[in-house]
Amino acid sequence: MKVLTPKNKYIPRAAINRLSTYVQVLEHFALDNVEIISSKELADACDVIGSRVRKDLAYFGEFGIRGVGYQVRELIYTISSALGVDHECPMVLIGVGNMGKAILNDMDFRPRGFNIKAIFDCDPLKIGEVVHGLEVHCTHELRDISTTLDAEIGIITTSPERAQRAAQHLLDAGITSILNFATARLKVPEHVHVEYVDFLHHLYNLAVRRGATSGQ
Amino acid sequence: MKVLTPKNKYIPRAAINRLSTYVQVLEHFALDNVEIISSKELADACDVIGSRVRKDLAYFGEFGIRGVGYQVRELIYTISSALGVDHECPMVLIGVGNMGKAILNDMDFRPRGFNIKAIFDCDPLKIGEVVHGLEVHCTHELRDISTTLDAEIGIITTSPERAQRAAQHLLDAGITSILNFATARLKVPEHVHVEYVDFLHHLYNLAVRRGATSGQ
DNA sequence: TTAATGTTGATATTTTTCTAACAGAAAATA
DNA sequence: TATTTTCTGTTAGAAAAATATCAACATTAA
Repeated sequence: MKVLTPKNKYIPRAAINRLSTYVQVLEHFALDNVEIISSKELADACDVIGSRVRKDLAYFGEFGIRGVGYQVRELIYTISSALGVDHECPMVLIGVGNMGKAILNDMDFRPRGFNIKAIFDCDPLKIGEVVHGLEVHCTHELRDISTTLDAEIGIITTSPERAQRAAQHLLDAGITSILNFATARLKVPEHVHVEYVDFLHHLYNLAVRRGATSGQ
Repeated sequence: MKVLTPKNKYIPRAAINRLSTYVQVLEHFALDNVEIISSKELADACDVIGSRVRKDLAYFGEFGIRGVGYQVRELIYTISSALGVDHECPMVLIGVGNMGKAILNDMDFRPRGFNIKAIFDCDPLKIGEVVHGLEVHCTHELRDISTTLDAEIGIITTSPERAQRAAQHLLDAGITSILNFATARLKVPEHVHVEYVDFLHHLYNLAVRRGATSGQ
């Protein structure tokens, strides 16, 4: 699965991750009323090097000013629209447990273009409950509701055992982009894109490097 | 920051992520009483190719049997100890909000060697509360408690505004490995290793690929 | 015992990603 | 106005990672 730029170049996945970080950091600068930023300043704040920032931005075109830098607000908008997240992207969530609630309450994706529009659970005790202003629906309603909402992304926050069934509900509703928080691999058709959120990756990386040769 | 193998080779970060996935999947096979597994079977379950699995394992040595495959239980143990997660790794958590509670309740890292031993918050209303069998302590106690516990990793689940202060508490306690869930970059000394958990990376990747040229 | 099959470990090849260097444009300075 | 400084965009080469290939070995069946 590859992504083409306007220039018909491929965008590396690593670059997309960094661009996401750039936006996050740029938004902080914008809040501090910084209007212009150089590639080096942005790079330092993101723990990368200047030429990397410039190269990442160059995938999409030129929008810096030589000798000056980049306009912060404009850059946020340019990156967002280049990545196709300039319009609102409706999402649905399955599994209103601790993790689901944490995401609903703590993570406000809306300013970045992502919005959870409906939530589902298979537990009859939870159905009808209201979490963060959204009523919990039965998973069997997912198909109809998410079609109406034009949902583009499905978030799975069920137990590992229930994850595959949740994925099936999303597939039935025609959703082909899945963000999976459950610690289970999903079996899905070729054209479906699953992103696995795995905190253990991070813990392993920390553990491995503890005491390891810190080669700069 | 690089990691050396017993053979004095570097282990790529991407390989460590995959190894973590291998362990997760192997544990599922072990639960199903599968004793022997081939690189291809493991690869298929992890959405990679066989030679990739073999190469990743080869960073540490040989422990497969030609013409046969790998012993599941042994492989889990070998990978874990190769990555240095064969002993228990004590952790502390700062910020007992929704996300903190979700991690405490839903994510049982213990079977994989990671254990949250103490939890902290700066909100006086939360101090004393018991979450998942752990009493919430004041952040000012962090230094003493985590020294006693020999904590190796600190998890930050505060608001973005509080994240830097939380990091400082961890640094004061001598903790140099940080897992940061807050959407803020941390300013830390060179030798400190921070892993940023950013769900937006995943959402961006989903969004970018939506409708993109699915170039096989 | 021998041949056929399946699978590892190692090496070779290709592809992708990163980085340092530099030409060129805008601003600042003299 | 000319010159210097600062910063971008681009390129070329290096480094890293992914993939393909193949000899060596274990197992099974004839």
